[in-house]
Amino acid sequence: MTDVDDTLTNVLRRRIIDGEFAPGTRLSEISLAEKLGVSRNTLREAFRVLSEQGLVEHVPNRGVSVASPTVADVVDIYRARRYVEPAALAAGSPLHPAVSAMRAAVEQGETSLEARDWRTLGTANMAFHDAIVALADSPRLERLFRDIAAELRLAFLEIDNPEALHAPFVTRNRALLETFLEQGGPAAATELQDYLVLSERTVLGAFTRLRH
Amino acid sequence: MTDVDDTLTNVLRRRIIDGEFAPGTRLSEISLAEKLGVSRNTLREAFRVLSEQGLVEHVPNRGVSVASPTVADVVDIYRARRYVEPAALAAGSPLHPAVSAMRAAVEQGETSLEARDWRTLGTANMAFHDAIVALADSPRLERLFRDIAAELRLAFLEIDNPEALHAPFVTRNRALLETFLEQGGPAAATELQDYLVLSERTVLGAFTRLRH
DNA sequence: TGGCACAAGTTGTTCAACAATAATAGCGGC
DNA sequence: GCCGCTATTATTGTTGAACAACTTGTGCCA
Repeated sequence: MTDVDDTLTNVLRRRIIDGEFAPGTRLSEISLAEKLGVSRNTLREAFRVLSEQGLVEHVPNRGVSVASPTVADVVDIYRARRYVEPAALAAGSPLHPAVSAMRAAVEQGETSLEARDWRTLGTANMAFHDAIVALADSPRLERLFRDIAAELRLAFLEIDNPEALHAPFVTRNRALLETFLEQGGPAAATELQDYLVLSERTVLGAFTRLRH
Repeated sequence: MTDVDDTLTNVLRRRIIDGEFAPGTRLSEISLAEKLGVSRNTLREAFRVLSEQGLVEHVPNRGVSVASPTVADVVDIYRARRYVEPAALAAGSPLHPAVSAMRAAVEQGETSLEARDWRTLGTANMAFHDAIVALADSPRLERLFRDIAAELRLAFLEIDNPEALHAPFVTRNRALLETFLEQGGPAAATELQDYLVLSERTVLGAFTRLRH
C-alpha cells in the first residue's frame, strides 16, 4: 500500500498528484533540477516516463508542463473505466485477495468521511476502484488504470469542491461491495455501470462549471 | 498509416518490432549509441519510454534488454484483448470511419496471404484489430492496444512458423467484418470472443512447444 | 573445489558546453 | 498609439567527458 519507491520518477509523480504543481504549470528543467538536487539529464529521463504515463505534457522545444485534463480527457477516462471496471467486477471472484483491499478501502473511506478529510477520502475511493481492477489479475489492465487514475486526480485538483466530488460515493462503495458479495459479480457490474455514469456526470458538471 | 515519426524512440521501436534485435538481447548503451550515432544520454531517454511501453525491460544497474514475453505475458495480453476488443466491436457503429480501415486490413491480409508474405500478413492482421479498437474512439484504449500489440509481435518473433500463426485468421477476419456489417456489433462481439480464444490457443501452443 | 579479492566492464549520474528553437524586448515606420 | 520586423534572451535538445556505484568474470589461495 505505502509506496516508498524513491526513484525520481515516483517522487515527481507523488508531488504532482498531491497538487504541489498545479495542472498546466510549466516545469522548467533548470530550476526544477536545481530544486530537486538532480541533474538536468536525470530529470529529463523522469519526464519521459511521466509523459508516457500522461501525467505531464511534453511539447518539443517548449518543455513539459503538468497535464491539465480537458473535458474530452475526462470523457475518455470514464469511457475506459466503463470498459474495464464492470467487466473485472463481473468476472471477479468473492474469494479473490483484492476483495479485502476493497473492504479496507470502503472502511477507510467511511473513516475519512467522518473526519471530513477529503484528500484521504479521494485516495480511499481511488483505492476501491483500483482493487476492483485488481480482481482481473491483469498487470496490463492495472497499469492502464493506474495511469488513468492519476490523470483523473489531476482533474480533481482543479475542482475546488472535493466534498461534493467524493463524499456521495462512500455509501455507494459500501453498497457495491455488498452487492458483489451477496448477489455476485454480474449484479454488481450493472450497479457499477450506473455508478460510473453518475460519477462522470458529477465530475463533468463541476468541471464545465469551472471552465464556465 | 505510414509512421514516419523519426524520433529516436520510434526508430528503435520499429527496429525492435521488425526483429532486428531478438527478444532478450541485451542493448548495450555504449555500442548501441555509437551504432545509432546518438549520445548515451539521448539513447537512455528513449529507453525510458520504450520501457514504459513494455517493449524493453530495464533492470537497475544491469541495463535494458529487448522484452521477451513469457507465457504469463501472452495470457495477460489476451486477457486484456478480450476485455477491450469485443466490447469495442459490440458498441461500434458500422458507419464509423475505422470500418474502412478494417476493410482495408482484411484486403491487405488476403493479398499478403496469396503472396505468402507472412510479415506483411502479420502487420495486416494487427491493423485489423487496431481498427476494431479504434471503433471505441478512445485514445487511452488505443494506446493500451498499441503497447499490447507491440509486445505480442515480440512473442510472434520467437515463433518461427509465421504461416500457422497468421494465415488461419485471414478468412476469419473477413467473416468477422461481414458479421459486423450484416448482423451488427453484438453478434460480431461474440464471434470475436471465440476468435480470440482460438488465437490465444494458437499462440500459446506454438509458444510452449518452443520453450519445450 | 570453494571462497575471496581483484580487475574489467557497464550503468547511473553529473557537469559543462553548444546548437536549435521559442519567447521577449526594443525599435523604426506608419 | 500601434503594427511589424529584428535583435536579444531564455529554454530546450544534444553531445562528450568524467567519475562513482554496481555486476560480472578471473585468477589466486587455501
